[in-house]
Amino acid sequence: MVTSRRYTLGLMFETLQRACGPQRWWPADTPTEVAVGAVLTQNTSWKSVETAVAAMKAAGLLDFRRVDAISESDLADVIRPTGTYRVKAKRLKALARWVCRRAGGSIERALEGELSELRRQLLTIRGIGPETADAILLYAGRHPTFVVDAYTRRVLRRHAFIGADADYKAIQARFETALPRSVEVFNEFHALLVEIGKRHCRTRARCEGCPLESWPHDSTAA
DNA sequence: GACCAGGCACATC
DNA sequence: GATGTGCATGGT
Repeated sequence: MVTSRRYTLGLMFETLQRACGPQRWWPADTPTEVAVGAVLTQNTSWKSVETAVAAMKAAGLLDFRRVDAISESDLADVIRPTGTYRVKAKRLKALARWVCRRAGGSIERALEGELSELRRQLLTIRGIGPETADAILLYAGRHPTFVVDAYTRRVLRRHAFIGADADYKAIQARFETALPRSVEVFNEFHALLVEIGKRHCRTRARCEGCPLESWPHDSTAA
């Protein structure tokens, strides 16, 4: 017999996990690379970010002390492929300044402490908004905070979990109250949402074959 | 050639 | 406090 199950975020997580398997995110080797990538990916495709991260690695710049020391325009030249490179050079240097002041250039040590206080501090850095702060805290600092990005928004909107006008805090609260406050769960769920978003949730046509294809859809969501 | 991509800050009302 | 706009390259 068929039993109806309630469509919850918990069920969505299980469904995506079963369908997609482990994602092993964030796609970076070190906490420094995570934090740099989090800034570079702002309003930019991940492929461009990979190019720029590789260029930074080649230039020995995956080190916040080096980022702190290099000139803004020289850094901008290195990260040019990500677009908005002058803006991002400024932002990376602001982050590097914070990491150097706080922990001598070690992002691991800079991210030690209490989550809400760290988040508050990160948000005071020019160029670090809620999403970038949460990505750094979760993926580089292993703090349990949920990252709300464009894909997260899109998938939740399409399946009528949120309205068109839901803001960052409200969406984040949905996840953080519905799920166990766990780094592993938040990490994996966000990664799965990005995967599903990329594969199936950009255009209406791509719903076919999506693990959530049979779920309720909001027909007004693009 | 338009449009979008894992945002954010700043100006203006 | 809500809304609009600049940032800028690379892929589709």
